[in-house]
Amino acid sequence: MAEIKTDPRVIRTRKLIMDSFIALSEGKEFKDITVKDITAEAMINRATFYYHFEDIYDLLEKALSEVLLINLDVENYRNDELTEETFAKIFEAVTNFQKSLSNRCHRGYEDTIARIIREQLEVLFYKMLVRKNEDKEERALKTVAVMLSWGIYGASVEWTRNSQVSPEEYIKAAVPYIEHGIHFNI
Amino acid sequence: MAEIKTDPRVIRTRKLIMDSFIALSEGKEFKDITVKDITAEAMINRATFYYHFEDIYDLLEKALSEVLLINLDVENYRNDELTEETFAKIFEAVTNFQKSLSNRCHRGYEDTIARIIREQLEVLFYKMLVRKNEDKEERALKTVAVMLSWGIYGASVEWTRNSQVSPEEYIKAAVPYIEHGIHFNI
DNA sequence: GGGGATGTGTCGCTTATGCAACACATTCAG
DNA sequence: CTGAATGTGTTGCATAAGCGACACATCCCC
Repeated sequence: MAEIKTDPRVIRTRKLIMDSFIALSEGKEFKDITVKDITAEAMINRATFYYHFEDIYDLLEKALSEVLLINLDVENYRNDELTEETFAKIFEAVTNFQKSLSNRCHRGYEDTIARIIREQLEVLFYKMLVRKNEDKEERALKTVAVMLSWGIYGASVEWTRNSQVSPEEYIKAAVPYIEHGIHFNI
Repeated sequence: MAEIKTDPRVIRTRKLIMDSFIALSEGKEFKDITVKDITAEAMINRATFYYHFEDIYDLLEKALSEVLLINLDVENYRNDELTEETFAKIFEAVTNFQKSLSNRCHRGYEDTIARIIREQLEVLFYKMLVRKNEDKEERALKTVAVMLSWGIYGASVEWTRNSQVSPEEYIKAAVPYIEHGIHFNI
C-alpha cells in the first residue's frame, strides 16, 4: 500500500465542497447547480474548486463515489470473504444508495450514476477476488469482477422496478448459482 | 465603522479552534487542556494556533468573550434603549452564562472570567449610553459604563449565592434606582 | 441581430496554513 | 541528581487557498 499523507487542508476543503454539493442537491436538481452555488455554500473561493475538481461533473462522480462507498461500508468487510452474507449486504447497499438518489433529482444523469456504481463495485469485487485467489490469472479475475458488478447493478435495477420481496431475499435466491456456477450441460 | 473583510480562512480556522476548545472543556478542566489537545481536536497545525492566539490564556479570553456575546445576543437589542426590559435581559444573560460555566470546570480562573464579563458589559453599556447621549461628556459616560458593568456583575454573583427569586424579579427591584437615581438628601 | 447579465475555466500574485525542527521549561520515574 | 518524556513558543520553507482579473460561452430580453 502506498501510504501518502494527504495535506489536512485538502481533506477539509474537499469535505466542505462535497457536503455543500450534497446539501444543495437536496433542493435543486443537478443541472441547476452551478459551481458558484457550491463555492458560495462552502464559503471557499471558486478558484479553489478548480484546484480539486476538473469541473462540476468531476465533482458529481467523486461525490457519488464517496457516498456509495460510505453506503457500502467497505472497511467493515474489506477482509470478509465473498460469502452469501457479504453478497447480500452489498446488494442491499446498492439498493439503498439508489433509493437515496431517487429522492434527489439527478434526472438526465442516470447513465453516469450507473457507471459510477458499477466501477466502484468492480474495484471492490476485484479486491475480494484477488485476496482469495492470489495464484489465479489476473485477467480472468478482472473479467469476473466486471461481470459481477454489472450483474449486481442490473439486479438492483430489476428489483427497484418490481420489488415484491426484500433485497436480501431477492438476491439470496440467485447466490447459489453464483457460488457454485450454473453448471452447463448437466 | 471600519469595514475590513476578513479572510474566510481565518474565520474558519478561528471557529475550528474555538469549537474544539469548548468541546474539550466539557470533559476536562482548563488547566488540563493543552494547545496540542486543541489543535489535534481541530485538526489544524499547532503553529497555526499561535498565528491566531498568543497562548492558551488568550484563547480562553476570546472564547469566553464570544460565548458571552452570543448569550447576550447583542445584535438583537443593539438598537434598544437602556430600558427596564433590556436591563433585565442583560442580567439574565449574565446569570445564564455563569450557570453554563459552572458546569464546565474553570476552577482557579474565576477572576479572569469575572474580568471578561465586566469588560464585555462595559463595552455594551458604553455603546448604548453614547447612542442616547451623544452630546454628553465622554469620560462621564465611560465611568457610568464601568459602574454599571461592575454593578450588574456583582448583582449576578450575589444572586447566584442565594437565589430566592427569578433573575428578572431580582434585578427589576433595583432598576428604578438606576433609572431615576438614588436621590441623595431628599 | 445586438448587448447586458450570468456562468465557466484559467492566470499571477498574496496570504494563511502545514510541516519539521529547534531551544527551552516542567514533570516524573529511577 | 539524571535523563526521558511531554508541552511550549518560535522559525524557515513548502503548499493550499483567497482574490481580482481576464477571455470566452450561454442565455435571454429588446
